[in-house]
Amino acid sequence: MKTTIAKVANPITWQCCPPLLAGNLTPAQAEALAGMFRVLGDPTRLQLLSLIAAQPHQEVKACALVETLGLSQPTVSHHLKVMYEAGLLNRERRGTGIYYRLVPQCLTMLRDVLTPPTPIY
Amino acid sequence: MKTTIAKVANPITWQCCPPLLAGNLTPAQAEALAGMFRVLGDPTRLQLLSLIAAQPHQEVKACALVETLGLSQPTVSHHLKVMYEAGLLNRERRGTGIYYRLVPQCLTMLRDVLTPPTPIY
DNA sequence: CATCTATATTTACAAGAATCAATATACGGG
DNA sequence: CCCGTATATTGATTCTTGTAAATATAGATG
Repeated sequence: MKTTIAKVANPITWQCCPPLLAGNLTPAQAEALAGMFRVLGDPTRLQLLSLIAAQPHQEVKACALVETLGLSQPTVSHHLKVMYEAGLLNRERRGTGIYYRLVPQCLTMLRDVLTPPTPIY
Repeated sequence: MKTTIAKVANPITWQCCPPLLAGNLTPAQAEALAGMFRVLGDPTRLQLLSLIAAQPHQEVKACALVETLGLSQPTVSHHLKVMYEAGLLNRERRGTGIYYRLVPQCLTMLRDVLTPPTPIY
């Protein structure tokens, strides 16, 4: 099987407003949202995310991350994959390297989820 | 040992700005932050949080939560404890019941963590 | 095509966590 | 003081996940 670089991410969307703090969270939504938070719930992934976010174009070549943290290459690759499949990171191949980039909309969505609903008068 | 209802929560604080997206995340900070997100990374806890947040005073008697979700009482108690010890919920005993209340500052802090740093000119 | 570098995948394993049954504790009422 | 209700804790089980060694794949270069 050919390695598929392009792959559909997994964006979470709502009809109207983020339902977490509004009390109408369905089990399916809870599962999807929990999946996103679980991705952030690992210190190694947070450090990777932090390093990527701090780069000039919020983009890092994968091997640079392996060198920076003291972890094995498969471990770093695994975590990058987890964040990629969660929609938190983009990938792009340039030459022999693969560059990971932050997806800011994903963080925005999570921030919205944690925001109390504004009552409408 | 007497059951201690009053207990110090576990607030995460920063000297200046939330370091996640600023690139200066220490391993200890990564571990602490990941712990918070891990608490949110469970669908049952998100549903509990959602139910509590939707109440009039963002407060619920524990037994009400057991009835609402289809889970056993020990399981609900376990999840409430996890969120309480993370600083996400407050507890208060009134009569024979224990009431859990949302700690909005905790969610605010997490939102701040997910907010990109504002460059200062 | 051979080889080197960069990244991903497979496999295995140890540690952690979610769940529940059983039990314990705490409080209020009679 | 005993009992019923409400909540917490303990113990056991099962499922998940983070990690790395070994291996595979992909691209560039000579």
